[in-house]
Amino acid sequence: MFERCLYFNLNALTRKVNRIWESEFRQTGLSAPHAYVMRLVLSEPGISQKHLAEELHLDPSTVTRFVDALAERRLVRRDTSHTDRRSAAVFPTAEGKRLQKKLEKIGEGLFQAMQTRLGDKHFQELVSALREARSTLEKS
Amino acid sequence: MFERCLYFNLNALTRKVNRIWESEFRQTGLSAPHAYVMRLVLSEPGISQKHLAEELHLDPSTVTRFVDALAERRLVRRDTSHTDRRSAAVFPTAEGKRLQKKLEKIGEGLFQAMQTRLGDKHFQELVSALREARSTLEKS
DNA sequence: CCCTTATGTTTGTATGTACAACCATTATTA
DNA sequence: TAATAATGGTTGTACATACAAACATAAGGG
Repeated sequence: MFERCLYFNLNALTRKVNRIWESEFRQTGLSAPHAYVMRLVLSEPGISQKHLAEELHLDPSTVTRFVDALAERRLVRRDTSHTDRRSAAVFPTAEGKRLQKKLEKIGEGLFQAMQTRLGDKHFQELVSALREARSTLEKS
Repeated sequence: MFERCLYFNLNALTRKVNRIWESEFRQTGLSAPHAYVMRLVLSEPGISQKHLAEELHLDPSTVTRFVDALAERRLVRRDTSHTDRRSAAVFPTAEGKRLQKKLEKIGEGLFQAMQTRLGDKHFQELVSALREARSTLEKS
């Protein structure tokens, strides 16, 4: 009934893709969203939560909670920025750094698995279309 | 950092689209997911929850809860099917039926708004790509 | 330098959704 | 037909996520 519906098709695919991602990242002990925060912290140690929220398109309160969870597990630590004491700088711990290789490998594996399963061209066009749609909806 | 990532782009766009849908359907007093269940019940009175779950690609337990919520608001009622007493048949109430026009109008409005904003061709290709990706991932 | 406003973070709370375990009923098979 | 398996639904629980309100600090204007 909703074959032509953007909302329906987006959500249905997202749930399915999320299950795949979830199951791959489970071997790191992290959920997929936590893994993505971790990857970003690893790639930019000292990043602020505001910046994390912007890059990930998440609400700042959500980022607070994700960072809380990672800090709880001693994978990151928070430091108040010395240039602006409102701002939290998030750093990977040594234990966090030890995850980096595995996280990137899983990410790369998923990228290639999707490329293969969906077909190189389809895959790339889908991702571009998603990015473009978001950027269009962000304007206006 | 995740520009080429299916998971990231899918989730980011979904959150954005969901906010748009949410805000449009709010005038009916229903969340977008509840509105979609309602639309399906209206289009197929007596539909079973199993069938609802299948069509919407939702877990049966999720459907239980959505139908609970709609029943609470007297928009639908549950009847045990007479051919299989395990199965629940879901019917719109009179009050539920009164929502139909508005629901369809909002759905149609969103369809056209998206078509316009994203461009006719882009829109159609995106929706097709989403549907095809899901169907590909469902096999294998 | 105070007062107001802006900004980054956190907390309270609410919703969507899944999974696993369970219950009730129906179907199957020994 | 009694025992077992399959099926539809529900409940317990957990997580992702948002929004609004609060809080702390910083910036700017009198």
